[in-house]
Amino acid sequence: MRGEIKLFPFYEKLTAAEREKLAGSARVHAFERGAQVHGGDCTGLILVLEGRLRAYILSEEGREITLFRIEAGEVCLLSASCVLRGLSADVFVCADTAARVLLVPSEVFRELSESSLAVSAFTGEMMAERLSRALWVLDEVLNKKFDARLASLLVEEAGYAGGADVRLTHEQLAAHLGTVREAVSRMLKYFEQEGLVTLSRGGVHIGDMAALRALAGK
Amino acid sequence: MRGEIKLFPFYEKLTAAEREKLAGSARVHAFERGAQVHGGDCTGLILVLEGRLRAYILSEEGREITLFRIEAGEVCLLSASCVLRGLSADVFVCADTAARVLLVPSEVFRELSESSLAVSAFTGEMMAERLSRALWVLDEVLNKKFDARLASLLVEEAGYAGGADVRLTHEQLAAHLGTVREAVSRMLKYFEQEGLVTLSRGGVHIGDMAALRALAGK
DNA sequence: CGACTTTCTGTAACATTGTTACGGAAAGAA
DNA sequence: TTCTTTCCGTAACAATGTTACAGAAAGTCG
Repeated sequence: MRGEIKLFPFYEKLTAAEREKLAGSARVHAFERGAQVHGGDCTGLILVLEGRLRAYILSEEGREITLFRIEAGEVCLLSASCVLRGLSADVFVCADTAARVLLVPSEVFRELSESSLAVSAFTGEMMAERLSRALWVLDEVLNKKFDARLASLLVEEAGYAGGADVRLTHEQLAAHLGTVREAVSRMLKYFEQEGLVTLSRGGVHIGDMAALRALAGK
Repeated sequence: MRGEIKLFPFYEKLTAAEREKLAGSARVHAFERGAQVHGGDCTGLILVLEGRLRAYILSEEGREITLFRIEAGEVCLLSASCVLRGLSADVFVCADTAARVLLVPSEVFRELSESSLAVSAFTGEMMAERLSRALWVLDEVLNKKFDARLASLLVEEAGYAGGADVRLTHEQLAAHLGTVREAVSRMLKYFEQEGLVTLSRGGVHIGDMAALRALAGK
């Protein structure tokens, strides 16, 4: 774990004492695919070692929409957001695949950002990036047609899987997009009629990747 | 202007040299109601002295949605976002009312955030707050019915005006909400039939504030 | 003032997407 | 097998976006 701690982007700029504090408090956790990593409480600063996490917001009625993914080597500090005044959104994080993460308690992270300019700057940059992404999602939801968004998601997911198959149910696809299963089913049916995909229980096979990309719009 | 510079929340924690730098570069600008304050380029850090600004995103087709307002005494650093890597959203800012602002060039702001922990921490907190707000807007758009969102906006605008009259066209109301004029007209017509408001050219008079608040839902 | 222009609003028909409600098919469990 | 759960297909309806057009109010200029 000593080595893994160095993966934090700001590690090089910490003092020896700060490095000690970080090393002494960080803990490795493992999560199975689908497990809840963060929600509601102040989990702390998360560094993904292996696997992929997914951040999303959840409405009162249980509807989700995916905000962004967190890949290995990346950091999620929404889970430590209680450190910063004014962040009160209900962001949840779950394991998109089986994952191993390094977790720094929020208290330690707060102390670090109060003492280290590098940590503080890093926090600001990360917040800016997440804000940028949230605005991108908002723009997508408001201005893109649903077929483009679904096509985009299928291409993206197939990319993660490294092939042309997406192993997600209509329900799960809907959750990513902030909509309902029926709309996904309807649109997938159209896609199938157009020969873009073939459907099966629990998955979608992409037949015409180029056409889907075109539909996704850039 | 010397005094106005002290309005920056981090002013007290700056060194003498940093204060000098800030004072030497900040400039006061005045904007008429509706004027563009920021868009596209890297305007800098904005402190509102008088009046109110409005931040919004703009789609390619010209559709807007209001993200948040910036009141006197508050700061907008999206306009200085180029300072932070990774923020690439097209956020625009215009004068919601006639306004006077203090503008710090982004170069100076960047230098300050690299030297001052207080400025860096402030930036992070502000980013977190704006992110929180953006997620709130996203949640509203996805999960609230349109009548609730319109009612909420009317109540809010009436509050700004300090009465029961909202001097905005249907087109402008639509821009705030990220929708189209027709939807606003339709819904306002329903509201009028229900006796909640009375309509006139260029404005809406709220007849039953309590009912509107109830519709807005908390 | 009157004629013209612009802006704002009303309306309607239609397309898209969300809501509600079922029923059937596939996979897993007993 | 039989039962149960999960997943998918479909349909009718409601809500909202799109397109198109027309009239009313306000501004402009003669």
